[in-house]
Amino acid sequence: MLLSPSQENYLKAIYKLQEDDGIATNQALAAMVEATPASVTNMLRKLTDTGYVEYEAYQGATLTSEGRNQAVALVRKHRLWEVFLVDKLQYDWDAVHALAEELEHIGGDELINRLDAFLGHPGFDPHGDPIPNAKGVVRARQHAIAASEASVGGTFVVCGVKDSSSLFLQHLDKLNIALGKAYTLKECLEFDRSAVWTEQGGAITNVSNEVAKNVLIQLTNE
Amino acid sequence: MLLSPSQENYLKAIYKLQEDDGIATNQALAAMVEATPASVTNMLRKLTDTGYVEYEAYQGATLTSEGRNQAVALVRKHRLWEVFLVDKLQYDWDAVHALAEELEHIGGDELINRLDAFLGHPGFDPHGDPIPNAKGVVRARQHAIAASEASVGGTFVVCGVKDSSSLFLQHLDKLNIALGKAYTLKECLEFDRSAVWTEQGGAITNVSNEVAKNVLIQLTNE
DNA sequence: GTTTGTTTTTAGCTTGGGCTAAAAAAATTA
DNA sequence: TAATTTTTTTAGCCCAAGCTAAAAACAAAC
Repeated sequence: MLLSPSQENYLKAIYKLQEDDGIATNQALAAMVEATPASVTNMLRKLTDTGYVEYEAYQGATLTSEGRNQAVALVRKHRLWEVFLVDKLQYDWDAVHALAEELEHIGGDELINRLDAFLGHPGFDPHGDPIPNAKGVVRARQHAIAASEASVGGTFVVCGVKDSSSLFLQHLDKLNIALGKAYTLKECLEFDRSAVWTEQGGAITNVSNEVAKNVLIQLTNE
Repeated sequence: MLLSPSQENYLKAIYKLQEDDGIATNQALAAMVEATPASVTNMLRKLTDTGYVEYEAYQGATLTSEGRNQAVALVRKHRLWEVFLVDKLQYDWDAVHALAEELEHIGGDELINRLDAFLGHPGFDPHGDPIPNAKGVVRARQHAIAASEASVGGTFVVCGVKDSSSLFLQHLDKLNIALGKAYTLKECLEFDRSAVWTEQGGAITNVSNEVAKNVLIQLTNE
């Protein structure tokens, strides 16, 4: 069975909602694929008939294993294209999402596996999200937590973002925060829960709680 | 005005037919875009309304200058993606057409110009066809002729193909004929107009007239 | 200069993926 | 529990791009 780009987008959306919220409601899906709830009901019916989705009226949607395979393959394609755009075509990390969204619908396994090899089998995309391998295995990020969970005095490395909207990423650029950078959490201000991070070199960055909640880090020993 | 993939395919088809035959008839278009003549009439109307095509009933279609710009941009995208697939992803030259056909509809000038730079601004695609530059200028191949036009004793370099179907390209592979290779035309057999080509090293290739007609060459002095 | 054959167009239908507005079901609050 | 609000579904519509079958225009042949 062959899926249209639109159908693929629905599968991806259900997958993400299942991962994040455990459940994919009609309304949340509608927001994610930018359609009306009525259109979503329509499409869920179709995807149920073709065996990618399990769905009963009013109960929300779940992917079948075939649906999940498709969704993971799409995530893989999306993230590999993002790596290509940033590493090879020198795009900024905040500018690749929309293009990858288009590219992910092109071609099949052959193309994406060749791209994977060309890129050197990267493990993570430019936002730090893990790239599923050719068999669809997603190796979860090891002990990543939100930066807002760190404790004063702790040291950590930035390894990802929760929000990968262009707005947020550009904000991180302005703060000079990037993947792989190491910081110490110097203090956390009671008043607005904002934090003070310092780099090895001594540079100081003031980070609002809103930002810290959306930055993923790995704690380091010392 | 934004064009759908389908509309882009029509523009490209009209462009090719105009180049090759001077005129784009309804029937020829139908064959090229793989639709019925009725569907073509439909679409020509739409493209006329949006200003990409000039068309009067029964008279065939011509591109407006805007239509031509779009078509050339598509050819540029197509050929650059072919270079990418062959040079970077190691695809064989007979396997890239369909993928490039999909990729050419993605993104805009920004993407394709970055791809162009990444590939080192190639002048020709894997089949020897010239790649229009960012301004839409197509630099025609210099004095290329069909191999069937060469005269006995002449030397030449293979620089392109007329037929870039997978079938023909695989046949050339089997004959060990590739772009850039140099030959001398040793003789031309009266009986079936087949030719005997020799390489520097002395290797001999027997080339049918059917093949020679579809191979483009540049004559060399000596 | 009719007749015959080919090409193009018209008319009307289909399918995918949207939409709105109203009805029905579920969830929440009083 | 009853009333209200929210969510989802149904019903019916739209548009793009295709299709078939029949009509019209053009081209060719007698």
